[in-house]
Amino acid sequence: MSLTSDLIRGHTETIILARLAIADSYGYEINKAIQQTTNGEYELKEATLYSAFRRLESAGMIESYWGDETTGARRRYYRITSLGQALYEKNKQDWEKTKKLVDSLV
Amino acid sequence: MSLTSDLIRGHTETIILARLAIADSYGYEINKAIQQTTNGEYELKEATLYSAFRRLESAGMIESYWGDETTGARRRYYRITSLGQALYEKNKQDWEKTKKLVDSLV
DNA sequence: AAATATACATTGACAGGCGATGTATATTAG
DNA sequence: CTAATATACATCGCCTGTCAATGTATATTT
Repeated sequence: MSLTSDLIRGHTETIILARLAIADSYGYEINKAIQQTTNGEYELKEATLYSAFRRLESAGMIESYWGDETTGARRRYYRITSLGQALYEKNKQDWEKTKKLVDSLV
Repeated sequence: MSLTSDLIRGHTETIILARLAIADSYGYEINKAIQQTTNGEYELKEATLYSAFRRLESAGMIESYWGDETTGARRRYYRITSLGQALYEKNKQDWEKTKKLVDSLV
């Protein structure tokens, strides 16, 4: 059980939504941003990241569109929906509750 | 993704170790204590609790012995080992790190 | 010309959580 | 006195999120 697995599990979607709440973005950029923010202490594995995108899009929390890059690899951009925004707020509240709950138990 | 699943996932063992760090105890009592501490907001599912006991005992983090009740259902008591104590301290540190990490990302 | 960075994507395995189910004893309510 | 509830432990099999491995394609750097 490493810090970067079970303890973060359940936050993947919220972390992604948090980035998209700031601005539309794409997988690679989101992951780089996470690495920078955490000084390299954390990163999403690609498989984890892209499967989270699938889940969130299927659930209507985000929408995607292809970027119009004329050079470099193509990018699939994601945009948060109003449903996604609501989920994000809910998840942040749940995180606050979780912190108190776990703090009281460990 | 409910508050009582993925967000707590990864804390099950630490929660159990926390109780055993106070005193030897058994499954049912540990779970009741958790419910009381959290005012009924959280409880371990039995399957989760007992499979965690198995894991922890296999890993040498806890040891078990049968209680000597002369009445009522039999109880299997658990005792934390020094290895388990060390893991508990480690997990608490990881939790502090996790809080900061997640707080910076969501 | 080779290595590295950017960028997306799928497959299959693994592990923890948990619903369902089963066993057994003791106490409480009607 | 008997049915319901509480105490107490245990296992099976499914579900879901994570992730290693692998693959595709383009651009830049060495």
